[in-house]
Amino acid sequence: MPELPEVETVARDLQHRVAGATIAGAAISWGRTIRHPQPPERFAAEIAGATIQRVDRRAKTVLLHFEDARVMTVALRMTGALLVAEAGAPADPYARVVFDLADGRQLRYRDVRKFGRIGLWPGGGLRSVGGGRGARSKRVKEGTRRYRIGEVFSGHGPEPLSRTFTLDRLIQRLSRRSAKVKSLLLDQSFIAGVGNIYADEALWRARLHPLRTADSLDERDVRRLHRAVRQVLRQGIVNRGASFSDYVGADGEPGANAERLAVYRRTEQPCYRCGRPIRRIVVGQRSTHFCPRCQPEPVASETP
DNA sequence: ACGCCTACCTGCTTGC
DNA sequence: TGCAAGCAGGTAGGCG
Repeated sequence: MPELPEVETVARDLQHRVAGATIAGAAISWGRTIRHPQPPERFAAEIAGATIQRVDRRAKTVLLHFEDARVMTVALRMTGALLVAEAGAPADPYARVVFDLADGRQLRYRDVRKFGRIGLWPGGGLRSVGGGRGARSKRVKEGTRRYRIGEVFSGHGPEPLSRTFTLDRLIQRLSRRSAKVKSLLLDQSFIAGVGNIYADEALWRARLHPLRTADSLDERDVRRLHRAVRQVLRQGIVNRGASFSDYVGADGEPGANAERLAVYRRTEQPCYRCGRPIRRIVVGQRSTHFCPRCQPEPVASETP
């Protein structure tokens, strides 16, 4: 579910609503939500008293930074949501972890399908990501304190909206891979944060067939792809994400981006560029949507 | 490296 | 109407 734009929206909402708040305690109703290294009981004990300093995002994970430098990671997976409930709000049967805030509100982790995971990490234990595989530890300045981000993310690829995601680097990395371009966009160790919706949208925008292999793309193809990935993600953020059934921001409101998608879940509907019906195929077990005219089928040399 | 499968879960939609 | 199959935004682990 939530991909980069949706997770970014949640993080920004939470930054406004809960930065500065103190967690008084936590009630966990689905223990497997709490991931290694903490057993759920220890997690609840250790989180009590923590004050949220800042909320942001890495890949598809929400990061809550506490004042003592510890970091709570919330991976929403398919149906996870972080919601702020006012004091006295009715209980939510799908809330798997409820954080009571000292001011009487609750921060609720809701997750119908129970795929999401929450972790609590020491500030110094997180190592950087700066650049995908083999990334070196990178010192990050955070207020007056320096600490390292991201052991959890050491296997992740670059953030597509960051300056480090350059065209040259993308050309280099794609040229060494023979996988289908759609599968690579979904591979978090290749690019962080792109999921099934935005992969299809980016390929449509770049006029690339999802079955093209990475090493068949020429420089102009990659240039279009690079721009397209960034554009669809930025548009998603501007519209506060795409909602189908589950996704909502921390304010509980759905995003507006679903209506602006060009291909995702538009099977048989006309392409906005050429009018041909959008087609659906399965690539790497994932449902994939594209325009058969705008995204021409790969020729023999471009296919596995 | 890569593809393919199975798991993890629940709820909604579709087709007979 | 009822019921089963199919579908869903994600990812980890195993096998070949």
